[in-house]
Amino acid sequence: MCLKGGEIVVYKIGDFANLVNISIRTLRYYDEIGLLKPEIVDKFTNYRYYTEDNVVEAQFITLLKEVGFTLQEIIDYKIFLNNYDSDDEGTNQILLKKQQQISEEMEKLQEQYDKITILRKKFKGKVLTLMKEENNAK
Amino acid sequence: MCLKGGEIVVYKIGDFANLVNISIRTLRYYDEIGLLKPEIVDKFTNYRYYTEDNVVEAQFITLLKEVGFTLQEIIDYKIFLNNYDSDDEGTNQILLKKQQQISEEMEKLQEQYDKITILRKKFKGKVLTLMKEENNAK
DNA sequence: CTTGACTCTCCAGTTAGCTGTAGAGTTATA
DNA sequence: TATAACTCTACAGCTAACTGGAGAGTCAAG
Repeated sequence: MCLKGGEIVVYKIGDFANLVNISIRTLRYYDEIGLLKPEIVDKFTNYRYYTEDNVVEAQFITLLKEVGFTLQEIIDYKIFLNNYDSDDEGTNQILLKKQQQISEEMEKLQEQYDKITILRKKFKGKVLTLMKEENNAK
Repeated sequence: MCLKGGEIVVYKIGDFANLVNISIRTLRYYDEIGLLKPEIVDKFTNYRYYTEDNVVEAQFITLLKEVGFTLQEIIDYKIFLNNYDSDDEGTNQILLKKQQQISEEMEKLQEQYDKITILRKKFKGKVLTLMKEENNAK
């Protein structure tokens, strides 16, 4: 299940994948794009060894994904956290901005919903035919 | 600007593109996927000639796109319209279903929004550090 | 009839977030 | 030590809705 290298506990990619519920393939992808890099990589075999810190990181990533951050945003956010450790205000700004984006997205959806309601009322007859008549009337 | 072929008025792709506000490139793409096919195609030159009916069709497509239908859905919908002309109930069902989808999407966004609100309250200190502590406490 | 603007096809690339697979190397257990 | 299970890299492909560009052919105005 896991190995002890001196004091620390490490997971090979398969075990780590089960632990954090992210597929092996995706973990390799996250490594590739720099989102989640295993703390230890065997320089001879290139085997990835994940630590407990990596577990925390993975949970953090999952959380941010769930609330709507893109992978690129998460990468940027993590860089931000590393450079401005404990900057609550910066973190708050980032979260507020994301909420703003979500609000805008919801407004767009609401508009679509309303337009469809109008459509449903408007077109009781044949849709295309009606549109043609409107068009010819111009 | 436009040609008269017997009685009907036709537009070459560039003029049509301006008229319906869809790029030439996109029009060729729509032709390719079967979403919007020019009524007349010169079989020797392969030039596309669009008619007034195509104008109506393009406006219809634009409308459906604006309210959130995917191109594939629009293609399906058009096939539906052709086969069940004047089937108001079918049309109504399709529109209701799309509204249902939009509602679900909005609910998801609302959940994300709420989760971020909780996050903002919860993490007044260092996010990663806090998560690590939580993790270690298990 | 020339010339510039227009159009054609075909192939490839873009974004986001993965997923599939071949072929080769490694590890753990019996 | 044999072998099954695991891992590696590298390349390709997927969805959606386009977009870019090369190279060749066509149309319309002067």
